[in-house]
Amino acid sequence: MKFTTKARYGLRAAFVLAQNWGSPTALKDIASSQQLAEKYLEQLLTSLKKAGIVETVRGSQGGYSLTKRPSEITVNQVIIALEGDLAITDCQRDGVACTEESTCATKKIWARISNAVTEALQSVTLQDMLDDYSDASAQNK
Amino acid sequence: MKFTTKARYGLRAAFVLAQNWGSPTALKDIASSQQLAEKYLEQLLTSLKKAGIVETVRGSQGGYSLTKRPSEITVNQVIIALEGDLAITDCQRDGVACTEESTCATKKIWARISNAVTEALQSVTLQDMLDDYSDASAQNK
DNA sequence: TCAAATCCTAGTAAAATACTAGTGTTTAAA
DNA sequence: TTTAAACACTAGTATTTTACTAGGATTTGA
Repeated sequence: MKFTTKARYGLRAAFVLAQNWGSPTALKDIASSQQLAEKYLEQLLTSLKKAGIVETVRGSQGGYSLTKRPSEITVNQVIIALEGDLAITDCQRDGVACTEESTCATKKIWARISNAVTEALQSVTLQDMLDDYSDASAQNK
Repeated sequence: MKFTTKARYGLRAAFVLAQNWGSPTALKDIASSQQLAEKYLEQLLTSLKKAGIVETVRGSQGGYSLTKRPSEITVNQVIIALEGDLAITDCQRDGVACTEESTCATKKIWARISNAVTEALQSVTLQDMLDDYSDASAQNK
């Protein structure tokens, strides 16, 4: 089980926007600071925009910015926007009733895991990440 | 983020072995009770065997059985055997040092999530699943 | 006007996943 | 000792997902 590059790159992009909170950041600047392909990153940011996490200014001097303060955006929101909900089994996501008995025995487990992951993701905001980062930077001085 | 069918099918197979604890169960019986392709399931069971979770008896009247009591086998063990460790980011798995600053800012988050998932998986044994299942069955009576 | 930027749609290469196929080996039971 | 049931092992392959790439359209500040 792992997250895809969508989640990894997208979260890094969101982190950059959090760092630049207050003014829009151009795609190419995000891409170059993270060494990612612009066109791919663009699609990820589009997902974040659709989810209402990011807003854009078009045209010259435009760019991407967060719609809310970093403290109001959880990692969970970012990742769901990029990868969809993390329903772990089909049976859970579809809401389809299990006809198979022992499938149902495993169902509870998946729900338990799913909750644990969601809780972990919800407990961290972009602001927390900024704080972590500045602490770490300070230590290296 | 989701688990693959390997994890889902494999856990269901392990659950069946837990139900039949004490005597080996033939592949075809597991496959038919779970409606899975025999040849595919065979490969999953081979993974479980390599991990020491399952042992086999070859030849006529043979089959697969758990090497330990259901209470001694965690869901985590089963899933790791099937999908490998669930290190969530490459950077974590490879142990490669991050040269990119903001990557490191996200690193902590991934570790946190990874721990949450592992804890959730470790907290459930096959015996717990059996108990859940018999409780649920009792309720339907 | 024009250049810098996002927007939108489509295609595509690579990797992972989920199988299928076939043959070989072991062993209990007839 | 034959036979059939069962696991062991290797290889191939179809499907799906992922991770991009390509190219043009639209918007807008200077």
